Amino acid sequence: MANIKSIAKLAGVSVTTVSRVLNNHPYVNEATRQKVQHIMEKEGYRPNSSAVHLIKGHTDRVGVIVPNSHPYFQAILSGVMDEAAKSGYGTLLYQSRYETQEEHKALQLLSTKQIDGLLFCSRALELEAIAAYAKYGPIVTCEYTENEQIAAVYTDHYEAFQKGMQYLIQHSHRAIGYCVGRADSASSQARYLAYKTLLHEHGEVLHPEWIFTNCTEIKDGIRVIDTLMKMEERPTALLVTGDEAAAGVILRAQALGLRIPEDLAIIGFDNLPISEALGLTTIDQHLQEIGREAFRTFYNSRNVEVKDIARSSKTVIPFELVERSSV
Amino acid sequence: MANIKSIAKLAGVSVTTVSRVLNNHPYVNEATRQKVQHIMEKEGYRPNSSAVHLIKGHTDRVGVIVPNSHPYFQAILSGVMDEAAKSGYGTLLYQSRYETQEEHKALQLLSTKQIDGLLFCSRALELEAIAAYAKYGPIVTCEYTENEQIAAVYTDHYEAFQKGMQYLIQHSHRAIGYCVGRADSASSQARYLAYKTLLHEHGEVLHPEWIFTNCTEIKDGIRVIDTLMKMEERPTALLVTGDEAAAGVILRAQALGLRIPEDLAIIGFDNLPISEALGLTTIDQHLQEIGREAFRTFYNSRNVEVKDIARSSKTVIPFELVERSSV
DNA sequence: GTGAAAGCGCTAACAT
DNA sequence: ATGTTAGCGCTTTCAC
Repeated sequence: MANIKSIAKLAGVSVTTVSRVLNNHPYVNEATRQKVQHIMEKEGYRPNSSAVHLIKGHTDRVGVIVPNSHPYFQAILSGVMDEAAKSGYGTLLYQSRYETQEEHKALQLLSTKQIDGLLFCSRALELEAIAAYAKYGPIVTCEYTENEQIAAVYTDHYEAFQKGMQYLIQHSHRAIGYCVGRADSASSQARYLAYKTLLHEHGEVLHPEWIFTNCTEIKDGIRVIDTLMKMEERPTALLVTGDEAAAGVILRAQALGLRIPEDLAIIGFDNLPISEALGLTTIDQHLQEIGREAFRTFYNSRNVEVKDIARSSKTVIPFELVERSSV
Repeated sequence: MANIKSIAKLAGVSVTTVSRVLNNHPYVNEATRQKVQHIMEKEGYRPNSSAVHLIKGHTDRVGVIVPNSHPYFQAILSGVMDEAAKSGYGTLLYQSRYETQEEHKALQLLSTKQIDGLLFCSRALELEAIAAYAKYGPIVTCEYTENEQIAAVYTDHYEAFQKGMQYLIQHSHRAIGYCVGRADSASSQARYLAYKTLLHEHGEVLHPEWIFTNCTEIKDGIRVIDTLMKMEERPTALLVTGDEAAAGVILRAQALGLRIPEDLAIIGFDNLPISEALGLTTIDQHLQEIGREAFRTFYNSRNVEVKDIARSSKTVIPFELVERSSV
């Protein structure tokens, strides 16, 4: 295949000149430029990125690691890509399926200089294992993290959950249950705390069986309703962290004859596309903005040394309750 | 940051020796290897991939382009990744959102040698535009394509649809409608042909209003039922190309009091995870196998010249009807 | 406005 | 078992 040398020879110029037209350098004679460009086209010449990255010392590309392709992560991702494009950066998507091995592979993209930085939308790996790679380039998570080598952009899940609870309480609900994703995540812990605290403040007892974990997809919402229907005492309202799961709850509940919100009130999370179609009241965490800000955080710490403060910046993105008709 | 030269100096050996321990070359003195490895670790040294790719002339990585993260594409992707891993290949995921500009970007990864080949799960770009890149490396599509520069691994959609129609007809259905994804895709055309032909063979008239397009997600299935309920004359069975959309159909139909399959029979496609949860009868196209075969096709034509036959191989993957309880 | 030459970090003959 | 050396394809001083 053609390379810069063969193009130079064919055009009767030096490789420097070819490089100049390649990079839209000024001070290249118009006729020369035309000629070189014509030959490039004719030869189907394209610069070898490995060579370019090697000599430039960077790739102008960030990695984004998502466990799966859930709309939640797609929303963050779209924010990242959008903001990255503005700065002339490309994004390299990496799916981990929450496997630590895959996350290690993504981190190795960073250490082997295939990407300039890495953004974690979620993680399975321990913070310390991730932090060990901070010396190779900026790492940003979209979840709260204490670690001082890793920057974070996140929602205050305690407050968001509190807000949801208060809204349900205002609407006369006392028997409230909830559904979360991974049981042991930091956000789930914050939510449990908010739940327990508010229940206690209102003198309600906590029903452990009204807490559902591993709820992320529509089928999980279906499962929740099926489980709920077998209970003698049922909640009148459900806080569901994730509109997809909430959609499953609504659809299944309706399929079984329950009216929303009269028989069961629902608050979802994330304001995903499906929530609008179903009239689902939801708490919008502004996921796209989280993605945007995560990229900006990377961008601003590109040339900053590891030890520097900027690398460990923590940014809270505000949330917002979107009222529709499910409460 | 450390590079091979600094490691060599620190270890008191040549860069060749460092390179040898890096690549697990035999004929390296055990003591030397230990020493070099120790220093690498201490220095946090990782080889620069751009340099490696540059000199090797390949990246051992294929690009996989998907329009979005629909479970359909995830299934193909998992087949690709699985098979790629077996051959020591990595995968580079690229989301196009069916935007030609994004597909061009992915193709440029190929022409600039960031990937060794490119697999299209679906496409927005015209075949000719894609074929123009075939000279840079093997391109494989997971849809039927005539082009002789592009290999293809696909389902015979005419036969699959025929099979579904026949199954419904065997179950006494005559009023049959269907839902497809993109209206103008090759597969949609094949399906329309199968539909028209079978209807004609059984002396049935074609109801254009029973043909729904742009049905890929759950919300689309919801829409279909909502539209259907407003019709005076309704089909008794629906063929839905995509289990997600079929799930929406089922859930919404049940929510509105219809019984499946008594009031409405459904056949889905793809045998996606959700179909099992809903007892959905579906036509399994073996998407994962399509992905696997797509990678193998790339792999086998790696070192083959463009002009060669292997590049344009066409492989049909057989489908299978999975009987559950929605018909 | 153009070119010669050095070098990015690595691998792989070839020599010893 | 180890080292010397010549590139891979490109960008970038520096000189003219």
